[in-house]
Amino acid sequence: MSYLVEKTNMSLKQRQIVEAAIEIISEKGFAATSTSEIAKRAGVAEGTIFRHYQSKKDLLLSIVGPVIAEVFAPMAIRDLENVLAEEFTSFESFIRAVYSNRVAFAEKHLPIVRIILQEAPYHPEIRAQILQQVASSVINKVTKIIQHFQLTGEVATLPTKLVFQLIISNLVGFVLSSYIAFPKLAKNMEEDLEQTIQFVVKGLRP
Amino acid sequence: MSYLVEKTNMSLKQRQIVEAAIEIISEKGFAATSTSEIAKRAGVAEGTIFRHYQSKKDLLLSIVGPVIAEVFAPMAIRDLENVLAEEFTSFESFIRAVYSNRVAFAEKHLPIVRIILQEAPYHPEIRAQILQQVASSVINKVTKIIQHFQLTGEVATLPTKLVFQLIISNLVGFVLSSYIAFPKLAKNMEEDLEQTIQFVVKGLRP
DNA sequence: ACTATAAGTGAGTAATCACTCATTATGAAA
DNA sequence: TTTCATAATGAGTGATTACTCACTTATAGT
Repeated sequence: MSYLVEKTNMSLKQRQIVEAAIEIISEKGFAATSTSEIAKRAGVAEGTIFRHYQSKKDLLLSIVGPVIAEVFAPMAIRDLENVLAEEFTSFESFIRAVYSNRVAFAEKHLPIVRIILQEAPYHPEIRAQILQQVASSVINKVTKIIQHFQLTGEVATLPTKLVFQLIISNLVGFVLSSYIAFPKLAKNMEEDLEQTIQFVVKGLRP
Repeated sequence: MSYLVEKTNMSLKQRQIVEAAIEIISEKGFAATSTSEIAKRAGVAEGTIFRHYQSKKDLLLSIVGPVIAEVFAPMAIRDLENVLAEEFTSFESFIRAVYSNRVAFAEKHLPIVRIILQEAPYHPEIRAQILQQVASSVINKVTKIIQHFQLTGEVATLPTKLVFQLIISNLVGFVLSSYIAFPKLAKNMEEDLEQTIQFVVKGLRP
């Protein structure tokens, strides 16, 4: 929630700067976006941007950082192993919970998700933030969950890394094609999501 | 093959320009790459670039165009429907053929594939070229193939568009994570590819 | 050897870039 | 009302941008 906290701590002008920056950067890319254009759309003098952010890149990182943290937040909840037995009675219900939850999140923060996907290859700081989140909170939890469902016989005994890769790949693939690549073609998204979930579950069965 | 033909028709300096451009753009992105840097790495005067290309964007499109055409080439072969019965005895062999073929192609043209994936969102001309290729040669063929294997009972009767999306999503996901996102982590790629193929085939079964 | 066409050059262009800074406006505490 | 810190401004900075053009060099047909 640090994301919202930060936003409410911002002055009006600063919020306008951030919103304008998100809009333009998600449309044209970071390198092709000028600070003068951001200032113009925000209705603010260009110097105001540099009152709040040391550099253009600093503005980008401050936009992208909180969302990166929040993307992986659901995996960071404590005692997920215990929650497991109670909440997720099957691998399918686990995948369904993760997918619908993260799809909803991506939909809510679509422009910033776009920026993260586009800019990560060019900014080591962004990649480092992602890797840190994954390493610190996701890997252990997800590894345990996957191994749990491998023991119950619901998931094939593939390498954990590959199972993880397939789950993420199909999640990102769904978001990308439904919301970003062909947003207008996506009519019945709940149905597509449900069938994608069943595809993943079926494909991972032993 | 127009790609190679074009390359051999190029003068030495022009080839150097193209190679330098591919290197730098795939590393830093198109917008962050300057023509002066391209010229410097190519060992060429900056004006020489504009002898051969009307604009910086024209250079990008001339690099990206032939590869876009070639990516979808295997789907454009004539009478693929007839080849079907003879060559692809099962859906699995079809997927395996497509996947290993296109993964090898992506590996060969990795920097340009990277550029295409990164720049497509920002350049309508690139998207238009892709859509034209897909519309003109891929959709009909693949639709027929999918429907064929739905009749044989090897593929679930999901909407064709979704089946297509899942096949492409996992192919791109594999290439992305194996070659681009975590290239050094990818040790046993043939095995991962094989298991990805079986995941897709299994997941698409009725 | 002469000529014509194309390839290559690099200094020069106006425009734009991210960023600075002296100055002014604002708003709340005293 | 005075004081003071912070917010905001916008003209100005040198550097860099994509691109041009007058000129030189190389290639090739006659």
